[in-house]
Amino acid sequence: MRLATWNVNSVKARLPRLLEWLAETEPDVVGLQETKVAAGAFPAAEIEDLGLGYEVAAHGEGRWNGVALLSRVGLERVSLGFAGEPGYEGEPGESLLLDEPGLRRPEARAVAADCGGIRVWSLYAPNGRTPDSAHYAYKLEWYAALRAALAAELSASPALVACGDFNVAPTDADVWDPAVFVGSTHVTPPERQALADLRALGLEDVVPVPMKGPHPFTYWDYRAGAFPKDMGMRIDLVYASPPVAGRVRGAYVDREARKGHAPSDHAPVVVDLS
DNA sequence: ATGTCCCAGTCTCTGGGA
Repeated sequence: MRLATWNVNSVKARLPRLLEWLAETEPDVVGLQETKVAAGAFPAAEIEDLGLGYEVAAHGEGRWNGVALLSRVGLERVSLGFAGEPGYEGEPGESLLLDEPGLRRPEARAVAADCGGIRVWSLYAPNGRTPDSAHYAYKLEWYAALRAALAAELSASPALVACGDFNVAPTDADVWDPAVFVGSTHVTPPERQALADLRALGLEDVVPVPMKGPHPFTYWDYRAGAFPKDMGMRIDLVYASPPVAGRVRGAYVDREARKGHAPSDHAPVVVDLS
């Protein structure tokens, strides 16, 4: 079985690249993030029409966020979001278009389903913006709720994969220059502790092999020629429970998908299981 | 080089988010 996770940065803008990549790579299960499309407008028909056998589950709200699962090994017990998932309350005075403060509904950041005997989660963690922002506090709250939800799921579904854009680099080796990130999100001790708390549930970080160079980075900013200079980060992760981690036969970052015309700023992570 | 890309709305530009 081949699993993959990919932050596509708009599934509509990326559709030609996504269809091409699916046909070339033939993953059995794919978690997508930052689809940036309402669930009803997700291009499910285009993916199904590839003839590769994909079923689609999409969770989206429109302009921001959005996650999806594609599977050709079954797609059962689909769940959108998770119990206790917080919504973003905003900074004091920040204009938000949704409900009143205190009634904020969760954003589209999680979708899960049973795929070929594995409980698969596609996750898009909040960015956090800056460590002193309300968005950073929201990020940590979201992680705490996610940990509780995954703990509950693991007792019922011991074969589980939580993959996606975690918006945290687990170690200093996972950013191109730790000095540049001092004082920034994605590397702070509380964010890294949030990942450690997930691993403490028994989840294993399936570290992929880079296609080129020493670093298995998965994200490179569009700006400043970051990709050709390999100024990247490893923030797209695959966390696997022991029954799945024991089946891992290989994992790689598909940096070819970051090249060429109109790429996402993230590369897919591909994991092969026995 | 703060050097890019994507989205919706204010709609052939702008502002927000990443």
